[in-house]
Amino acid sequence: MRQVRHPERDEITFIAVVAAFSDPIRVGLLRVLADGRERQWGELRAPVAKSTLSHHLRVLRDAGVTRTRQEGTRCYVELRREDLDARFPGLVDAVLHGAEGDDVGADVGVVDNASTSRPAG
Amino acid sequence: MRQVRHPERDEITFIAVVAAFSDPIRVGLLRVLADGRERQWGELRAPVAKSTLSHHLRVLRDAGVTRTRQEGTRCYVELRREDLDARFPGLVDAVLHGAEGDDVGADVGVVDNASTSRPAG
DNA sequence: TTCGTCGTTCTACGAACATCGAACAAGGAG
DNA sequence: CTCCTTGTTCGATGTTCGTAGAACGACGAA
Repeated sequence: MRQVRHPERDEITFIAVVAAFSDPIRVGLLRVLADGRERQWGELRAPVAKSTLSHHLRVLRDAGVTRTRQEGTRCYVELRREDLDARFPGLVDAVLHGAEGDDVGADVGVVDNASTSRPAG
Repeated sequence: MRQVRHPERDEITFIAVVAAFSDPIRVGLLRVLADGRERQWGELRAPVAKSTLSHHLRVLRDAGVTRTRQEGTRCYVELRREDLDARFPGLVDAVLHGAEGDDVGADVGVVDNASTSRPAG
């Protein structure tokens, strides 16, 4: 939890973003978040331990790819699509397309249980 | 020298390409090759030892980013632009744009000495 | 043949990374 | 308060990566 630091838009570096996209798990997370919806940590499913998932989410956050918001004990994560598109036009789209074609990060997803998601709020 | 293996277009994987682009030196090489011209190894300038440069060129080749051709004792490298664009539309463009904005790999270049280049041949 | 040029490969090493389990911290429920 | 849930952090481990130097191999020139 604690204080999380997000880089400003101008502080987002190309290399950090690309490096963040060079891991299948993180690309999978990107794909999950690509619809623009905010996701809760517990909603995410990936074939790694929770500490590892936390690590990947941190890498994405530190790179400026995602934004993390805390609400009580839960934390929500969303894609910083606008910042990324402004900084590196077309990059996220190209990555999403490429990842989709290769089915990268297919083992990452969200719980399909509707009741687990926030009930319309 | 020896036999060098290039992945077929279909064998090029997204993760390998993105991983190849996560290093400043390799991005610099990409930028140098982005004009579509074939470059000779000795033409390239990068702030690393030649064995390291060879390593980076190998990573790019193995990822399917570049194609290497040998002619006598010299070897020429060029970007596999068509294959990459076919496989991952917009990715190379986005990377080039992003890298340019961040000035990634600016310390990589080619010799500016015209006489060192092949004399019109 | 001998020598020099060009690029690869081998070997090594430190740094960074992905991974996990366990401990920890913060908040909510009882 | 205590207990449970949620997510972070720490410590450890094995792997990969970037880097360099040295040896090697292929070719061209003399």
